[in-house]
Amino acid sequence: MLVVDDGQDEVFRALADPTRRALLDALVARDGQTLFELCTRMADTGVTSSRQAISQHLDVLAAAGLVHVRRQGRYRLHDLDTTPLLPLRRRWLRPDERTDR
Amino acid sequence: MLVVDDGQDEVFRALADPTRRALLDALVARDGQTLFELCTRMADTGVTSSRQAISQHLDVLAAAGLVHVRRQGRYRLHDLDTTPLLPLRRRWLRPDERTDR
DNA sequence: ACGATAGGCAAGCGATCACTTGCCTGTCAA
DNA sequence: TTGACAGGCAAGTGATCGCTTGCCTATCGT
Repeated sequence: MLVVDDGQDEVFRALADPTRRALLDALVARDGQTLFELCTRMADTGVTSSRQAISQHLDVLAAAGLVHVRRQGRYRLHDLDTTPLLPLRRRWLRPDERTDR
Repeated sequence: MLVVDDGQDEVFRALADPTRRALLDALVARDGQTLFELCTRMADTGVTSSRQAISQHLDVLAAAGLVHVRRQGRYRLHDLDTTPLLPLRRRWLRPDERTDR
């Protein structure tokens, strides 16, 4: 039962899984990667997940607004969007720690 | 089965729960709050959780290094520590977004 | 046209999570 | 010293999570 929602629940829960974090890492390098591309990249970095598993992870990331999905022919291209992370960067910092912009 | 761990798994999983995030919010205001103090503060902000539930949440936060617990008489005092969040603030930002320190 | 490629849908399963419940321990004030 | 206060421990439960499985759809090259 979710009594209070700070409006960022989907973002935080999306970040809670190491495979999803690895997917974000992979997407920092380049936008527009396909599902298969990300699958092989995950396999290269030691993440052994099936295509369906990775697809579901990307769905969660997309629902959180961290990844945008666009279709191009039979390809599903993924773009990273870090704007949902920005408010997260200042939260829980005390005034004296907010020395950046 | 956790194949890859980026070394921050406990931190991210600790942040995945809205009650735990609310506890961090409460601790930003002041260090050294007791369990009961945090319980009433949670109740005031609309989080309806039992003492045991909140205690368990604080344990998770402590395991992640986000909260430090010290004993004083029959009180259990909690201090916030945001240093585990610092590496998190730069991850997934593209080079052109890293304009702060 | 047809096989291969890229991806989608949904049911099911085991593991984990958040929480409750019941009882116990330690500390303080009177 | 004794009762109230602050917290601890651990088993149990229902819900959610991550993932698999099996099958289906759509798009491309030849």
